[in-house]
Amino acid sequence: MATSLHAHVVEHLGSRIVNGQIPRGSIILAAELEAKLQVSRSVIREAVRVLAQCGLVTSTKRVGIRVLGPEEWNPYDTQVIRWRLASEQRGAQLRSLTELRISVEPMAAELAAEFAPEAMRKELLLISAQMNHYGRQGDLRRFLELDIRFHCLVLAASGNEMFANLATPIAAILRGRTELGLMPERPHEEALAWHQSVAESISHLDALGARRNMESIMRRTHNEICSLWDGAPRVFVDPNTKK
Amino acid sequence: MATSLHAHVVEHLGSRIVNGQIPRGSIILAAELEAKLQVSRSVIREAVRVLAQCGLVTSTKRVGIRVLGPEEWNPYDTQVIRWRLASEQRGAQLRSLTELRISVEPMAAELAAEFAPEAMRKELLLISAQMNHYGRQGDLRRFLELDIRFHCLVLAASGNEMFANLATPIAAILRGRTELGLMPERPHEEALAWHQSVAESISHLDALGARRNMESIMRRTHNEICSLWDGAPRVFVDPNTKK
DNA sequence: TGACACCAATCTGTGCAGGCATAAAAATAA
DNA sequence: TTATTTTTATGCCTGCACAGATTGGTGTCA
Repeated sequence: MATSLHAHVVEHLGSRIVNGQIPRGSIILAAELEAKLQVSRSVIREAVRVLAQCGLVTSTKRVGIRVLGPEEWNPYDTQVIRWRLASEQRGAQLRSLTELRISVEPMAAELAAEFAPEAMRKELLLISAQMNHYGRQGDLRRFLELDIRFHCLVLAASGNEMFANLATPIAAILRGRTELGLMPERPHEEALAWHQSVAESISHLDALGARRNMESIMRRTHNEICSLWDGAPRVFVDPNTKK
Repeated sequence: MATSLHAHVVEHLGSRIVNGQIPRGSIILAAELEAKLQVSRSVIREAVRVLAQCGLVTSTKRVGIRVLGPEEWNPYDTQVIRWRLASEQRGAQLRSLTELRISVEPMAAELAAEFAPEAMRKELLLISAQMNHYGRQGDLRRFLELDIRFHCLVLAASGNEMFANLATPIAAILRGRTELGLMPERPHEEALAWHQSVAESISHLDALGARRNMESIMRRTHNEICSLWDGAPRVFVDPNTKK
């Protein structure tokens, strides 16, 4: 048993709700769970509290534990993202995250050029140099890890904690992209050059240049992976009716 | 007692941790809480689970409940945002959210122009017309509510659930701005025109126009409220050392 | 003497079982 | 329809046993 009991219950219920095995509107009784999962009430209750925090369920007296629909799920919760990536909503989740990346990273580069501490600027230069090296060599494994470090570092160097916090899901996207074989055999020269230009612009406090070059990276990234989700339907929730 | 017991404990501890009354690294014992807050273990434990989910604490055997630092807090959790807005980090929180808005809303407008359902396009036109009306009249209360509906609807019309989910904190920003008297007596003509242009561009499926006009709104918005946080220090967390 | 590995005591969260209180849905009566 | 009672599942409390991490002591060896 790797982790705690209640974490298992969270995982069990959360993954099933997100992938649709337990549809929206279902009513679960704590007593049923107690019997089915062979755990005590306290474990169930703590798990339900956590799931309620992610917006997956609500628990009300006399009715039980009601499963909520996707509009209520917290799309920034790391567990919810993980579960969605492992479900049929994988495409929609990748699209949302990528669109968010495309929006945020150019701004992050701009802010990094303005505010990043010296050490981070230097590290970005170093990483981009290594990306050039291993990229030209065709060492995709090393390149991937450097790519992840690069983008996460730009996000952190923006000094915006909301940006920095996107590091984990963005790393997941980048890993997924190479695992799925969506990367070319060796990175394009342009892409290498853009990464280096971003690092140099940030080093030279050139906010506009940093933004422009990051935008170029984002455009190419988008083109490379948007095929993953052409099927996935978009979800429109009218904010008036929601609450 | 308005809400549930454990929600009170979450509120009590969460607000105190975020505003610094309980500093990073503090060790809290469940038994102490039980005595101090006069609630039972089960309540404490469920509250701690929720707080752990937000990244405010970790709970380990033999040591107790350890309070974590701001790098660990989930900056997208609505409660964390609320607590931060009510604390001395208010400026930093406003800045983060505004930078995120500036990044996201132009893209949201672009996507809305491409994908929004007809009903939402029409409603945007309606709202922008009403904004013109009440704006010119100087009815700031009505204007504020329309402004909120407008921006939240654009986010929803993007069909990106991560964008749509930013509605609540963005509404909080907009409300805060007028409550603090940062709005001019009556909205600028330019701002009214830009909102209308966004709505029209989206109606005409003009993605680029929607983006450009929304960018104009964002630029002005930023200039109007960036004075709120010139003091607040940026936080840079090296992603390598974090974990 | 001092460094290091090993073991036992202790402390605190984790999980279990069962009890009563309470709120809200459903059934019943007016 | 409206008001009242009944039903029932969660909310909350408590006592107990267990697991695992820290701490300190013990013994061995250099």
